[in-house]
Amino acid sequence: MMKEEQPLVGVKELARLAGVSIGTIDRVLHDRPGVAAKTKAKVLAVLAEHDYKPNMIARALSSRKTKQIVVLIPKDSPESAYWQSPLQGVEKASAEIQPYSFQIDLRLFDQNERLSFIEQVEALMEQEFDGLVLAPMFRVESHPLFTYCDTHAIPYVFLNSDIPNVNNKAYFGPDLFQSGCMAAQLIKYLVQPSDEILLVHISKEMEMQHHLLRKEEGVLQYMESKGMRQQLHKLLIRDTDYATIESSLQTALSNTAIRLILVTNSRVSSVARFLEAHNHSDIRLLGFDYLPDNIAYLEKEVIDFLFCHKPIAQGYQAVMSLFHLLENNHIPEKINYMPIDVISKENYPYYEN
Amino acid sequence: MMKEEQPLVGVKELARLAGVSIGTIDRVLHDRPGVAAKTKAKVLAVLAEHDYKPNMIARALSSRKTKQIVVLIPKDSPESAYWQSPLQGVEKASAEIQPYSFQIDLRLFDQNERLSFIEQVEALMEQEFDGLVLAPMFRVESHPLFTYCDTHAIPYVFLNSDIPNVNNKAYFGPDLFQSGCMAAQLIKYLVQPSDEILLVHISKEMEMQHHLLRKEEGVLQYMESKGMRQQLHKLLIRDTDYATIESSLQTALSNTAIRLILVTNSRVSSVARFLEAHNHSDIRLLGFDYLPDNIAYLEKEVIDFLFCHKPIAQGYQAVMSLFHLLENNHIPEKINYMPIDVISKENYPYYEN
DNA sequence: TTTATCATTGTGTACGTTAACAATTTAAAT
DNA sequence: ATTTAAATTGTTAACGTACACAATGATAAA
Repeated sequence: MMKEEQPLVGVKELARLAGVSIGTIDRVLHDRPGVAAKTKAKVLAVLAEHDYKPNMIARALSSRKTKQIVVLIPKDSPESAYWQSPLQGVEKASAEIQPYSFQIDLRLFDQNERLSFIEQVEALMEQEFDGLVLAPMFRVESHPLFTYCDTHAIPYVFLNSDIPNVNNKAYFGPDLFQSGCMAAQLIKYLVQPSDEILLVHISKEMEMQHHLLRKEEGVLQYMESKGMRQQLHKLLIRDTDYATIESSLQTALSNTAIRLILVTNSRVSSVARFLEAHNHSDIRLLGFDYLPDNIAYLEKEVIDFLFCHKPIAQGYQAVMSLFHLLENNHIPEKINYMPIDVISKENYPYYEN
Repeated sequence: MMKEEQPLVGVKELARLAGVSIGTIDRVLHDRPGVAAKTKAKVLAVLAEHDYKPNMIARALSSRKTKQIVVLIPKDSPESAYWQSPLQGVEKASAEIQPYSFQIDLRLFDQNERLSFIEQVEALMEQEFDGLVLAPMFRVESHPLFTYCDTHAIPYVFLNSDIPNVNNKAYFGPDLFQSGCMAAQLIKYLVQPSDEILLVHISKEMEMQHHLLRKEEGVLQYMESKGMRQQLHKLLIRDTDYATIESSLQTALSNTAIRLILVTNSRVSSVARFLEAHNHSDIRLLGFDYLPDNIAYLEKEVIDFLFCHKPIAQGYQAVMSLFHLLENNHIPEKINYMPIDVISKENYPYYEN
C-alpha cells in the first residue's frame, strides 16, 4: 500500500540512458553552461521521461557550500515581546535545516528606528545569500532590497505584513480584515443590545496604523452585516506608557455604558492593568497576541479572549518555504493566511504558536 | 550570528585520537562484537570527551535501505469522515520524507471490527519496519505490538488517543478533559442563568465512551468551579442513524427550557439537521471536528461553534516526529496535546487542520 | 598544415558512514 | 614448535551527488 516501487533512477542511470556522462547530466540538471544544445535536448527528454528525483541525502552530503537564508525582522523589545515568537519559529527551522547545509543569517532591526533598518538593507546588498525572509514594515525603505533580489534571482518571502505588487514568493501572516470580523462575532455573543463598545488603538508608529485600521474595518463591516446596533466608541492612544493609557481610558470610560473593550493589538495588557486597578470587572476585554503579559491577565480573567495568528508558525513556515524552494524547487503558495485562533483561559496552555 | 562553529569531529578524527582504525570506531559506536575490552574502553573515553554527533545524512546515504514507517489507523468510513484528516497529514509527511529514503507503509483497520485490527497487528509482527504510528483505540489488542516493538527497539508514537504506562516515544492528540472545559467556558458566555443545557453523546462504540465521558467531566468540573447553576441534561444516543437521533432529541427537548446543546463528538451535524428541520433556531449548538457536514451547518449558523484538535496536523506531526527521531536522533516531546481550536463561521475558511 | 583557442564532454575524488573483506595478532590444539 | 582456529584490528569499496580537472573535439588563427 502506498508503495509504488520505482526503479529509482539516479544520475548514473540517466547518463547511461542518454548516452552521455554523469558530468553532462549534472550540468543539465543544474542548468550550468557548457552543454551543446542538442545534447541538452536529448538529456532533457530522458529526464522528462523518467521523472528523476534527486537523492536529497546524497546531495546534502556532497554539496560543500552551505546555503544562506537571511532573516530580517525586528528585534524583540521590552515594550513588545511579539517578535520573540517568530524568532522562535525561525530558530526551530534553523535547527531542522542545518543538517542539509543551510544556514540562517539573522539580522535584527529596531522597530522604532527606520535608520537601523536601512543600515541592514544596505549591508545585505553587499552580501551573498540565497534567500530572504523579511518583515517589510518599512515599505519604501524595503524597495531597494526587492530590486536587488529580483536582479540576482534571490527568492524572498514576507512575514507578518504584506506588500502588494512585489515579486515576493510568498506571504505568511494574518488576514487583518477577517481578524476584525472574528472579533466582532465574539462580541456579538458577549454583549447585550443596550451595551456600548470601545475600540482602542494603541500605537505610536505611523507604519502600524494600517494594521490596526484594517482590523477596525473588519469589525465595522461585520457589525453592520449582522445588524448589530450597539454604540461603538473609538479611542486612539498615541503613546504606549501606562500613564497615558490610564488617563485616556479614564476619560473614555466616564459617563458611558461601555461593557466591552476591544484592543486592536497586543497592548491589551495595559488596558487590563487599568481595568484591574479600577475594579472594572464588569467590562469584558478582548485583544490580540499570545504574550506573557496578556496571558497573565487571561489567567486572571481580566482579559476574556485573545486572538492570535500563530507567530511562531509564521517564522517557521517562512523559513521552511524558502528551504523547500531552494532545496526541492517546491513553489510555495503565494498567500498563506495564518489561522485566526481564539484563546481563552481554558485553552491557552495548549496553544501552539 | 547564530553560528557556533564546532570543529565537528567525525569517525576519522575519532580514530586518530583513539589510535585505532575507523572500523573499530564504527564497531564501538554500534556496539558490535569483536572489540577487545580495553580497546573499547579507550574508544569510549575518547567518545565521551569529544561528544561525537554522527552525521545522520552520511549515515542515511551509506545504509542503502529505505526506512519504513508503518502507520496503523482506522480507515475513514462514510459514517465518520474524521480519519480522512489524519490520513491527509500522513500523506503530506510521506511526500516530504520520501526524498530522504523513507517510506510510509499504510495499514488501515475497521473501527468497528476488532478482528481487522488484530489481523493487522499480527501481520505487522511478521514484518520488518523502523517506526510505527498507531491509533491505539483497541487498548488490550495493541499490547502485543508494544512488546514486539520494545524488544526490537522500534520506536512508536500514538495518535488521537493515549495509553498510559507504555514505552511510546510520543503522543499526538487532544486533551479531552481540557476540551470539555473550553466548551463549558464558551457555554458560560452563551447562556443565561435560567437557560437549560443538553449534553448529547452519540456513539455505538464502547471503546469511544472514554473519549466522550472525559469531555463531560471537563464540562462538569468547569461549571462547578465557576458556580454555573444552569440545569444540565444528558442524553446518550447509542445509534448513529438520523431516525434514532431525531426521536431521541424530540423527547429530550419536549417540556424543557433547553437553549443550548453540546454534542461531545463530530456527530453534531445530525443534531444540526434536527434543529433545522424542527425550526429550533433559538437553540445554540456546539460540537466537535472540522468535517464537511459540520462546516455546512456552521455556514448556515445552525451550529454556532466547533471545537477542533488539528486532525491533519496530528497525522503530519506524528510521522515527522518519527522521521526526525530516526533521521537526526531528535527526541520528541512525550506529550503533544494539540491546540483546542474554536471554529466559527468567521474563521473556518482560515482554519488549518 | 600546424598551433592555439574555445566549446564540449568525460573522469575521478570527496562528502562521512557502513560493512564486507583482508590482514594481523592472540590463543588453543597438536 | 608448529599448525589451526579464533579474536581482534585495519582497509577499502560502496551510497548518489557535486565539482574541479583532464581529455577530447571543433573551430579559428597562424
